[in-house]
Amino acid sequence: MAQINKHLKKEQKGEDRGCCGIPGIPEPRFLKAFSDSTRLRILAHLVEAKEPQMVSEIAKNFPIDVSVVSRHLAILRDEGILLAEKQGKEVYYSVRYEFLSSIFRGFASAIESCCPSKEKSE
Amino acid sequence: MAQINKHLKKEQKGEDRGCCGIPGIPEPRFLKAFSDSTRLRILAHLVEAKEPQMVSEIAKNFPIDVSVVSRHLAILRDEGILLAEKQGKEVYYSVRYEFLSSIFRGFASAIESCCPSKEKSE
DNA sequence: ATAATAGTTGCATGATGGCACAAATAAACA
DNA sequence: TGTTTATTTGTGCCATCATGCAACTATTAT
Repeated sequence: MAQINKHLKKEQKGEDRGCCGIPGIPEPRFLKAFSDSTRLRILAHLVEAKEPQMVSEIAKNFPIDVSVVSRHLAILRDEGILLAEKQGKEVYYSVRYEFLSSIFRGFASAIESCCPSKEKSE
Repeated sequence: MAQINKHLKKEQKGEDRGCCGIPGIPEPRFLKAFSDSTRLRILAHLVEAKEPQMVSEIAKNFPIDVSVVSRHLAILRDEGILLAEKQGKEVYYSVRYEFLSSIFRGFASAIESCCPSKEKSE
């Protein structure tokens, strides 16, 4: 059960999480983790799986090398999106559901709270 | 008041908005729009401004060329994050608050709804 | 100890992206 | 008309990044 989430950054500890002066807006590096289609699909796969999966098992679902999947998982882990737990040879990755949903809900609120009144979209 | 939001993609029309099979998870290209720090700061600036601003006015707040700001604004506009309205020579950009908050709230819900039970984070 | 398996990391490569500068477009005005 | 101002777009440069392959580490089994 050894957690190997390297250096838990301030985001993970829920300290500031604010760039640009507006609290609630995540940092670009965090959002960048979602910007790649492969990475997003890996995340979606883990969300659907509903249970921790090891790297090689995850990699089976993607037409790319295991090393690439490993790197993507590391990026998601470093941003606190995934939790990594080592069990023997295997490393099991799982989604940090509550962390993720709270971040994005906070993002939505931060934007909405600044809404002047009604959006005059088309 | 001519809106120049090029080709309104499916996202803007609230049709599917789903990649990876899970509805509620935005497309990578949409999330990529938030991955750059300059772009995120431009967005934050507009959120704080609470009213439409023209390109040259926005650019005053950033140590980069106006052309670069224009390109960033175009990216945000193409993803439905900003609304662009041309008035004479000027183009006024504003935040689509409701659209944005609904997308991220939906993202949060999509993740949360897949949460098995309780996250076993540290 | 040796071998086998799981995962990570070093390295090279091709693609993408942010940036500055210059040119092009568009609108208001002399 | 030509000129000025606001914005967009073409181009090139440099940095970052996703990928594959190979080497390396770590753990388990023989």
